[in-house]
Amino acid sequence: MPPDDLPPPAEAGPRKQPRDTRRLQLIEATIRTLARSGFARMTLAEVTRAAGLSQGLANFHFASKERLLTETLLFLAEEYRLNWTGALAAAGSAPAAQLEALLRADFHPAICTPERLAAWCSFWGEAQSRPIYQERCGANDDTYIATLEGIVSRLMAEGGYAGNPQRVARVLRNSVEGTWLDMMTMTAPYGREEAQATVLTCASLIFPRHFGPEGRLVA
Amino acid sequence: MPPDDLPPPAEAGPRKQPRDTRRLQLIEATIRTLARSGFARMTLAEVTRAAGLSQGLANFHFASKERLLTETLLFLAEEYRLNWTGALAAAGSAPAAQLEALLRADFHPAICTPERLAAWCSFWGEAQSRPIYQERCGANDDTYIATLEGIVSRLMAEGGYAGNPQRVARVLRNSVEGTWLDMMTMTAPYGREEAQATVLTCASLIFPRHFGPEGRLVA
Amino acid sequence: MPPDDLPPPAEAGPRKQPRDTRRLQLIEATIRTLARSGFARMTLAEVTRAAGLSQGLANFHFASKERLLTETLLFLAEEYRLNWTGALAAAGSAPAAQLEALLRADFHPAICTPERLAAWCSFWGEAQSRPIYQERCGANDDTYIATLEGIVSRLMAEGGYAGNPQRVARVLRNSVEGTWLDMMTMTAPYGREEAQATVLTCASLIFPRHFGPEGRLVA
Amino acid sequence: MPPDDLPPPAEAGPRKQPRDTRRLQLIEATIRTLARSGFARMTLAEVTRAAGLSQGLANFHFASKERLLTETLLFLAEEYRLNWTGALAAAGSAPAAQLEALLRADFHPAICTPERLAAWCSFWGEAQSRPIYQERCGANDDTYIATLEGIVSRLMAEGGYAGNPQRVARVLRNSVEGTWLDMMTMTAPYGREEAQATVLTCASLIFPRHFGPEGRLVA
DNA sequence: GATGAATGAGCCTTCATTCAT
DNA sequence: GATGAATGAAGGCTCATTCAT
Repeated sequence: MPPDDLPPPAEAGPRKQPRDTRRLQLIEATIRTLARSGFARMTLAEVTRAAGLSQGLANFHFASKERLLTETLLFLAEEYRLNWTGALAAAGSAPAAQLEALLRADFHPAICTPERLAAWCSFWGEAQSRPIYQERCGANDDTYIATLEGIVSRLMAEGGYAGNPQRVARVLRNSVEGTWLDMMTMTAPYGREEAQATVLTCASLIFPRHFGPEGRLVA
Repeated sequence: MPPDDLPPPAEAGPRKQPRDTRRLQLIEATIRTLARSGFARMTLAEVTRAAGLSQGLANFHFASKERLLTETLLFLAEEYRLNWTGALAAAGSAPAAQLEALLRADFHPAICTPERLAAWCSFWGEAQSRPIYQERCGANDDTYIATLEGIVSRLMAEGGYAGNPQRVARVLRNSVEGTWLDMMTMTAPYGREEAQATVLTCASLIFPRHFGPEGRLVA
Repeated sequence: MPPDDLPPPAEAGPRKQPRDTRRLQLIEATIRTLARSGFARMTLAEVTRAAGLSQGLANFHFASKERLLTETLLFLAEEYRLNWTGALAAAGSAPAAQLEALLRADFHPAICTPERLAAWCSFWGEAQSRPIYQERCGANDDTYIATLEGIVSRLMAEGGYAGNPQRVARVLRNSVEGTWLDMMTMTAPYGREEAQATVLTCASLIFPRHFGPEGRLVA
Repeated sequence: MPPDDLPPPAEAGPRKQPRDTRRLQLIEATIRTLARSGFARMTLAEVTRAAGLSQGLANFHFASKERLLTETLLFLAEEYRLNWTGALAAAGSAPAAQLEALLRADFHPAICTPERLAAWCSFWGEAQSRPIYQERCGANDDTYIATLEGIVSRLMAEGGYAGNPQRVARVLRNSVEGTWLDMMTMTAPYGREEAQATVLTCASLIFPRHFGPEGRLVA
């Protein structure tokens, strides 16, 4: 990518910033750059240019490129976790409502931006060869999996659905991930709305007595 | 072309090998190396070492690293296509049988090896920033999508299932992809058998009158 | 100025220290750091950390790393000079006593510490390529050389020793330097006492009628 | 040092050279560069320019700058060893002749060049902080020390000289090293001839019945 | 066709130096 | 005076690519 295609140096603000402000600035620039160039082509020069900062500063705050990437993944993972835990807390105690909240959360506009999806995708691609990434990549949030399995379990019991709850939970989870991946790799990707609808359709097919054809909660 | 039909992995034998033998040797080595090191860390030196050939040979046969990678993706894509078209051709004309064949095909032992999954994953991670990859990455096989939609359409009509066939087809496709991704990023991955069962469970939930709880075709 | 007379190593105390206290603090930290890391690896960050001061302060007080190093060498050279001139002044007028005083002075506990030896060694290693260091490195103290030659001259005349006084003086001087170097590069170094004994043995071999076998002045 | 002061790129000879030829070429260039710039300022760019080769080649043959330096030291150490063992072998069995051979060997024109002296000096300066250098730096050649002590021992017994042979041997050895160091750090250094004469003068003062005033062997 | 030494551009990293606070 | 975040030049190292053999 020729330099003229690059965005102009971002405003970096006052010369001296609190430690965490700078770190956040660099992490956000890393996400943007991962989305633009991919993992293999991302350079620190590009990241710091995107942040409007000097190259030395990335090493000053993160010690190495590797660490900057790791911290970026941790940031995304934490952001993801806060998003679904927050949505769940607001959903009440009915399992159907909880499931809907969880599925919708993954497509919340703050989480499900093209940039963040692309960044996640970059990490997925490298996760196989880097244990530290593998530990933190989405699906491995044990709490998330356990929570989803619990909700599905209760919903199946309550609604009289037959089947293996663990596997059904996995179907739902994989459906979400597959949809995320699809949004990235399709040449003519569909949008967030349609993606969410796809996943809710999956839920409605599995739990027809709780989710209507458009994924709306029944009753 | 299921790998069982492939010539056995050529040893770095006689000095003059047929052109295509060498190319295949290098492509297979590339797949192995992508799986071991990931896209960002893969080097030509590692690939040629894995192939038991000299450094210069990759450039001689593929002109550049970029080309070697592209041809490796094309090879995987063609292998994938031959796998599902072959399975479909053997499945008869009943939509349920065709769907089952299609879903099972993606977990055929020749296609669904840890190495090939990892290689696919590597390409997915970079696809967002490389149009040439995006065009060829799994889900974008237009023929596959159209075929699947046709089958799902007929099955829904035939079985009296309500809903949007295109979206249902997407649910199934994303379920497969999500499951593939899950097999890669899980720290304690489940195996091919359980993955296949998960996808067939998805089918049985969607088409309960055609697929039994274990994914077995009903009558 | 033997270090016993130096102010105690200043703690990084009150914000406003007299100018020279800070400078001395930094110079002592430089000596310690040279000994620990060597010339090539010494960084200002390490020096200021050793001094318990901030990064910017070295530049504030010495303008550049080069200047800090030069001033450190000057400090060592002056310390060395004060040491031998002081010892000489206390030795009376007999050439043998003066020679003994001069030779012993180089192994005075205040001068001949592992840290200071290592620092000297660092400067020697770089002296060849830096004129400013070469001018100040130990042996090039013209006054010292002239003084030593004068003493040796008188001693040889007085004691009836044959030979070229200038060369004999050089033998003694090189013996001292060689011994210093030896103390640094030996893997199992001998101590200050044995080093001093070695040099005095040299003197006793050259001036057997003035120095006993153990280097003690003979009556 | 401004680039214009650098020597023009050396002739590197034919593009492809045997492995050891290239290694030697780079080691010699390292010695030259150490002499010119000192340890701290030596860069790989400078070394390879001096060798007339590309920068990448140094890493190709030595893997890192650190290794290149280590191998250069090993090369110098081996060269030094071959020089004194060869001289000793040619000296016959009389201890006085052996001692003379050993002392003269250190000033042999092939060993005692300004460049090699300067390179040794560079390593000495860093030896304190790098164990691997310390092990290999001159004085630590255990065989050399043991050999010298044996010769001195026999000479003292044979000549009826009183004293501690180990310490006398050390006086001689330190005298040589001090003289080497002196040749480097003196602003107006004396030459090889005078240095050799200085050391032989030392021998003649210690063993007056075997060495004449000019260091010539008596009888 | 095949080899592997050689090249050189590009990247990460270090670190002396600057400067706003 | 003092601090430490910020800068940017320079160096070591990697690695795709070339090419003489």
